[in-house]
Amino acid sequence: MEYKVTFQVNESVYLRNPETSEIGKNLIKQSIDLVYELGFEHFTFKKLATQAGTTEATVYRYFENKHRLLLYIISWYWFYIDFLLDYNLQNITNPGKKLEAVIDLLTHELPEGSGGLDYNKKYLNSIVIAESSKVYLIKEVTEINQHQVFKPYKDLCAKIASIISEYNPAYPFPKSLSSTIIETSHHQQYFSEFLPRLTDADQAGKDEFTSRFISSLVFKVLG
Amino acid sequence: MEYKVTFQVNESVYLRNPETSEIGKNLIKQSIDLVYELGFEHFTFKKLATQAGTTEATVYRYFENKHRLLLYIISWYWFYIDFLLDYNLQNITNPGKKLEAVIDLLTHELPEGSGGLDYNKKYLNSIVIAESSKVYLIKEVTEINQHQVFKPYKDLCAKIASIISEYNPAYPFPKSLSSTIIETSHHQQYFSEFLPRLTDADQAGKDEFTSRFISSLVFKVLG
DNA sequence: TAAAAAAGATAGCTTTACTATCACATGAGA
DNA sequence: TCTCATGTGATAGTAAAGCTATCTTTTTTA
Repeated sequence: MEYKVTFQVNESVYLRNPETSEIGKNLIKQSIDLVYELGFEHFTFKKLATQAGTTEATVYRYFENKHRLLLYIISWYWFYIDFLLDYNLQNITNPGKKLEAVIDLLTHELPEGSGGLDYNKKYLNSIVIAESSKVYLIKEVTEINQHQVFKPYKDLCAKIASIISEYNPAYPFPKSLSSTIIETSHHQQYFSEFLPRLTDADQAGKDEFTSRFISSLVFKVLG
Repeated sequence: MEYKVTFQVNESVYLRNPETSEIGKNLIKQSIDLVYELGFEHFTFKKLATQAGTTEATVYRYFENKHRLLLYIISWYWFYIDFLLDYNLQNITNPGKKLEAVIDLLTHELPEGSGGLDYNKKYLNSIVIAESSKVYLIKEVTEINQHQVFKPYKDLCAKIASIISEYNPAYPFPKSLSSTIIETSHHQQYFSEFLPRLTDADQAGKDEFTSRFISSLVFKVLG
């Protein structure tokens, strides 16, 4: 598949929209590489500036701080998943098949080379698994939530919830099940890689483990 | 209930065992207050030293850095939950009732005034919900995992997994379901408080929501 | 009561997380 | 062509965070 899409991340996430310049797009690209390599805690704007061949001052003209930059990356990912979900569900009418497609999307790496920008999908996936909860597990959550910065995540959650309700209209917790599926897909992927004792994954079938576990869970819960 | 227990947190988490001195115990107590108040990102050893009426140098003699201190607090909590679980399950033989007791423990605040040390249970609960994943979502996870620092969490997870298997010996993912229950109880409590759109909680029944959701989920999954 | 261990006091160092300023390049509009 | 807004580079500087080191004093305990 080949297509060109751009996602409009909420304005209050950035100071200058990185998608409007080559330097900006490169900053995001290099950020993904660097956060993947160093982990978010060891990632700094100085290192990013060096990696991207620009200056710290320029980076600060795009983002207030590294948390906002992470929020940008994660929002972009959520938009992208939302888009891919629409794309993948196009020709599916059976709600059960739709749920399978959802789980498949959440538990597998993104296809490389797709999407409007050529960010490294493998790295992006790892970042989302290991770092995404850090965008909302902060003291400022209520304040920044008022600026709608979590809208992409909420929209995706609502979309999956509506599929859940389509499959079983009587199920009373579609949104909580939806957010649980998303979060659990991250946790179980992370655990099976780094803390396997917290899972039932065997190292051989590790890649397919999370989707099998979540599939089993979802369809038992929904009957 | 009234009892006195001490938990031996893994030695490689601290430099000097804080439970062996008044200053050490006070450091933990003040840390819990301060991390609750500021959030982990804004918490520093300098602020802790001031709050505890001691010096930064002394704090560094107990813990290598603030991450280790958080790990200490979270480990202590996991030990404590493990202990409470044994205590609460003493007179229960029915596996279904045991599972209910597990869910109840994970989704409600700890009883105040119990436990060996009088840490603020309300604050401790909030910290675990908002900060506990930060102890393992780090680049150094594999390295520190080799020093068994996550053993309390793994032990608790294994204990709950064994109850799951007792309830339904045929269920193929007891450990993953166990870690999912633990993590989901944190997420859903956090979401229902700060990002309620990601849940089906109404503000009135917020407190009981998480336990109802997880109960429903677990018993449907296990049949 | 002497030695050992813990804590206090203080200093200092490097890095992080910014803010500020000025000069230079570029491109769009008058 | 001028010019003026916008973006970037280069550089400097500041406050706080995240340590390490040293020396003295107090407290334990052997």
